[in-house]
Amino acid sequence: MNRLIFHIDVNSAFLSWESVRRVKQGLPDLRNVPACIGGDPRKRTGIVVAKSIPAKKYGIQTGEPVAMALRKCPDLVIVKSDFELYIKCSRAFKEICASYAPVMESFSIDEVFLDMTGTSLIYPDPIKTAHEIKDKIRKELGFTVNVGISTNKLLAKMASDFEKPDKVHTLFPDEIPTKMWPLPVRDLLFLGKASEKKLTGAGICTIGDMAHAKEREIQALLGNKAGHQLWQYACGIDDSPVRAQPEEAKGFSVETTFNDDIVSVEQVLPILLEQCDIVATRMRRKEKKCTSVSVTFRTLDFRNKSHQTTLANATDLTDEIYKNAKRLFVESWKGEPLRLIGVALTNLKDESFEQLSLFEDNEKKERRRKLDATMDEIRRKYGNDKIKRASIMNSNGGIARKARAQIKNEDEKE
DNA sequence: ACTCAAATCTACA
DNA sequence: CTAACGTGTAGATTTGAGT
Repeated sequence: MNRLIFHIDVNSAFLSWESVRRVKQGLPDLRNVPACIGGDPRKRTGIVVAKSIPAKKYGIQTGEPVAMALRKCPDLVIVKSDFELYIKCSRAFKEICASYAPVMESFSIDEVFLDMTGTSLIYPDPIKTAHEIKDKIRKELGFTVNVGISTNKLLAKMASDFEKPDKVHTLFPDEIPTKMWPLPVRDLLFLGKASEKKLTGAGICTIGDMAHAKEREIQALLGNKAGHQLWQYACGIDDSPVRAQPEEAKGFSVETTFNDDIVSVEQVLPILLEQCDIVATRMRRKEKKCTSVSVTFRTLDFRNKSHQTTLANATDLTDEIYKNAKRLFVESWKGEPLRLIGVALTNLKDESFEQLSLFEDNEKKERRRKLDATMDEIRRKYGNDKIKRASIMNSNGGIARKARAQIKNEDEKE
């Protein structure tokens, strides 16, 4: 039996949401002028995160440095991002979407899939229903969305990417040859720059070229797994279900680009400690422990280095994570100036599962007491005085604030 | 030759 | 003229050490 899937995508999400706030305050609508959400062009962390349609007409692209965008359009309005606002708008958007569908999957902050299969008695006309959802969002929340309609997630998502803004598109299987196959391979979901280069190098330029090629040829170019998946996508095949429950996180990571190069260990250690504290706190909130710690850094030539270690026992202690992160960093850093440093925790274990097994084993019980003692020691030493620690470390004052905002957001979800 | 872990690469919003 | 370039997460692929 055919499924019926909607994909709903907020048009220029961050910029639209910022515009809604401004319009409410009687300020000009950023959507009608060349504008973007982006960083400070004088700092090196400034890239374009979202852009208005007029900005797009100047050739400004998401991900490019703000300084470059300014050269393309000197009048470009640049607004810094505000995640607290985005979370609120996202929540309101998803609430409306969810009210229409038996099953909704949150795909990102501004995208959802709805599984509308079996709703034909309530919603006999899918296109009309899509317009209804889109118009309700525009009327109640003040921003526009695109809705893509098809029989699977891939096709629905491709459809929502057609002409913007404020549009409903279908991409049913019989429309694939006319609507999807003429598109460049790069437009296919999960097909990025590296794969594009390999395909066009072999003369495969459109999605239709891919679909008409032998699956084996695509696999030879892109690897077995990716080749299989992307060839199926090119043919419009995707059996993945719309999942209401988000997958459990497989890791937690944090990384920070600095305005000034890092050139000494003394500069690194407080940053590393704060980053360990941030990721460990996030992990503890999800009641997880990790058995793998890794540090990453980026040199001025944009080359990344990472170094990781496996722990004998899973941990969620900031101090233990920090000790490992510090060792990993010292082991791998040769002293080259750095622009970015990051910490990641992976190979997560369930905290509750771990605790159960601990109770059954005397030796482990002993160890657990020691862990608790260590934790108390850490609490005594550092307390919950995040602000004090933040001030030690953080010349730009940004890391801790962002982390607190994120934790707050996670709280609101629950 | 196999396997596990580590390191690197790719992709996406 | 070129180069410019954030953050968080996931998964695949490649590399390397040990057996």
